[in-house]
Amino acid sequence: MSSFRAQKMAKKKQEILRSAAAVLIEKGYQGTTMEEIAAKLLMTKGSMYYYFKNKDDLLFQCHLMIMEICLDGIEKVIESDRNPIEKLRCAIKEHILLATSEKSMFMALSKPHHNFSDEQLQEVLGLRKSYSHYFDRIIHEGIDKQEFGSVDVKMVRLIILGALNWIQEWYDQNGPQSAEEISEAYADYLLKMLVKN
Amino acid sequence: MSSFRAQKMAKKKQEILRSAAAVLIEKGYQGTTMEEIAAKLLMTKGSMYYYFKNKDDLLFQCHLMIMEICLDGIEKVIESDRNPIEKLRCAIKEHILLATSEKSMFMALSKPHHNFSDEQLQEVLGLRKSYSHYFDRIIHEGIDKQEFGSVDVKMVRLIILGALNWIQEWYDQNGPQSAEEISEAYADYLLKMLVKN
DNA sequence: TTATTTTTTGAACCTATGTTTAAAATTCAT
DNA sequence: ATGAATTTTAAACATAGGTTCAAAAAATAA
Repeated sequence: MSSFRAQKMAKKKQEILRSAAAVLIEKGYQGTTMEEIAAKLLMTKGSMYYYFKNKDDLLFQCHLMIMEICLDGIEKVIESDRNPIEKLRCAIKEHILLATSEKSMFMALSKPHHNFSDEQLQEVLGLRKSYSHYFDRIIHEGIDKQEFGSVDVKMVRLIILGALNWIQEWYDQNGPQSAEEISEAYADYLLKMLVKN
Repeated sequence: MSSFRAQKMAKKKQEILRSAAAVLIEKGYQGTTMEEIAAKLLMTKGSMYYYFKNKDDLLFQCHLMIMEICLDGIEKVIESDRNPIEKLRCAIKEHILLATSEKSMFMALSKPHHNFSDEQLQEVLGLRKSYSHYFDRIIHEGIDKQEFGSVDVKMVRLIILGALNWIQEWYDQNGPQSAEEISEAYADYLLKMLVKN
């Protein structure tokens, strides 16, 4: 019966997480204050504690939310019936779009070991590993189907994800190149490392 | 005559900067406390203020120190008489070695805009731009000499530096692959984006 | 040695911010 | 409408950590 209540609570939690994520992008983990997260929602910081145990918990769940969005994205790509080249291209573009779109602050928290408890860290690393594995699967598939040369899968994946993740360091919403253009170019160049010729 | 004094002071400053850098690697900007920096040198946090105006100043100068080391490295590569392919390979390897060696914590401070004042940020960005330009120069030279295809220099440089900088996120001193091996592999794969064939 | 300058200390101060809490406000079921 | 459950508030509290400062210690010069 109280599913209403539960839903409402869940919705509010989501709002808070979104607000937290927004602050997180700008200020970084330690720079983010409960006050600012609350202010964006016209709430007081005290009320955050009705929904979350403490700041760590809040920001951790925020991190999880972001990771889930990313995982959803790549899962769709994996399940599509494209060939490996196109899958990798899509995965790269999807990642960049997520990383640059204002809603998502994928990896807003680099260096999670600076902020999370061991237990939390384990969970985050697990999700990251899943994400990496999806990339590996695509690359393996490409090698099997002879679309890619026989590369060191892990190395190549690290290079690709590194290049992608670094975009957040310099990307500017109002910069000369759109996320779309960037993602096209990145996909093209990165694929050159892999594709046979 | 008091060059003795000045030298001694400079040396002490260096020590402090090194200590600060070490803490920075582990804890991140906001996680670094004056107390911990001092403790590593068996000093008290109060005495840090004899050498530096405040925490911001200290960590900013720490950042500058690191950047200078990097710039020295690539300048040597630029001035060498290798061909562009080898120059780029060297620059990549040099960067990775610096980024992984314990002494250097190159870019320990990602997202400098989280921490620095406008003025400081300008200086940091200026140094980064210099560093980037060196890479661009190498790439341009390669294109001119027909060793590289006619790529989008900026894009390719961003991809390369992104991949390199991200290494610090996962590199483990005790991991399976040495920095040397990693740098070889990275150079090989990244060059595939550029080299004509 | 004595005086002067430099360096270090450690306590005090201050502020920002995470957290608690009791009371007020709101929502909701009947 | 009324009472109970839920949600929000605002103030109080606690503490970490940056900064200051006057006095002590150490180094240096005479």
